[in-house]
Amino acid sequence: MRADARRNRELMVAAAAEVVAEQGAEASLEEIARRAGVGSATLHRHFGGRVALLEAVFESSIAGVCARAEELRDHPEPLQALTIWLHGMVGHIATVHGLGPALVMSAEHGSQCHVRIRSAGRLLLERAQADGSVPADVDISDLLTLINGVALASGQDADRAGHLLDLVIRGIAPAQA
Amino acid sequence: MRADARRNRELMVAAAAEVVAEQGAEASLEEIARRAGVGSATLHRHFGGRVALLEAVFESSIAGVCARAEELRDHPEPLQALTIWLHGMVGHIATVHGLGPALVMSAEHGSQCHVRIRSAGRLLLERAQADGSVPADVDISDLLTLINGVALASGQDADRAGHLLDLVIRGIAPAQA
DNA sequence: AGAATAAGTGGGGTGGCACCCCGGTTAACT
DNA sequence: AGTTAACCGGGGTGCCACCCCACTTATTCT
Repeated sequence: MRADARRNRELMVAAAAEVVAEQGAEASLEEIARRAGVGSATLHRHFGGRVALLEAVFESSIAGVCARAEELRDHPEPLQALTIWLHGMVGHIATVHGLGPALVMSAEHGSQCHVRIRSAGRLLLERAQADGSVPADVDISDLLTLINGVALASGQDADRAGHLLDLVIRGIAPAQA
Repeated sequence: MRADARRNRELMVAAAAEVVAEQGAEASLEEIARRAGVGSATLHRHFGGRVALLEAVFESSIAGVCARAEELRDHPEPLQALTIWLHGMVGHIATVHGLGPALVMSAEHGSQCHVRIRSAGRLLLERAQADGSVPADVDISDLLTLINGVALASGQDADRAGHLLDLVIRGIAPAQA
């Protein structure tokens, strides 16, 4: 990959992050190209479609989430560690609001960044399961899909998302199995 | 309202339901108008924008859901009644797939149909709470937003949506309060 | 260093979309 | 039957995603 191409790619991802944060995931790709200072053709050549671009944006913002999972590995309370991490995830998704819908789709295509999040989260989930706090039949994919849904349905309201997540963790009808 | 206007309105809602079921909520409004056999201007005059049209579609498909809530009023097991109804809701949302995102927005605008669903569901929820099956701090709005999120995140996969709903009802970490 | 080459670029074109204007049409009422 | 006001849809505008192709530029080889 040529140096200028890489530089342009980074400009575009940065511009996309900026515009998406302002206008949501439906923002005009031309506007993004304009703000990155490149032609729209360049953007379309680098990223086949909108989804690929959004994935790149998301990917560039994931490092922190994965690092946080790493830190929480050694938390004395596995369930609490998982809970904290899930809250962080929901908050993160709400922060990059609007990316959500596109990412549900990309999850089905097994995108790279989802694999990374999944393995980061699996660690915490399995610790909580070994501990007996979480039933063994809970799957990391289900969990991630669920928090995605929570973040999605809450729009940009991070507090509401956090509250709904608490509900999900505790359960609507916790007394029953 | 003139007879022809009403007739056209019904044609458009029917066409919209059809096209949305096929292509999702992002379907072309012109395609909908085309299939309804009216000009696109007519569609735009009747429904200011896409959301209003989708609301009309959703509204026309709600009667069944509300009726079901009415039936379940007298179910001997309040929690089971609520659970059955929620599953029905998720299935219904999955059926009219793609309407979801638009309806999250319209919920914020307090649309008519949401009010109706809310009051239908509140009945079942309150019965389950009086029974002690569901904690008192669970809110009907939270519940509906949550199942909306579940349906949203599951895409068109109704089985997956049902599974995730079970998880939500039971809770990720049911042992803890 | 300079030439050859392959990768990268963006102006401009195409087709489709949401949304609107306005002259013709038609239902409803007298 | 005649009047009126509501309704209709062809066609226009401006924006968008996406693509083609002649031009530019980094890289490589001698």
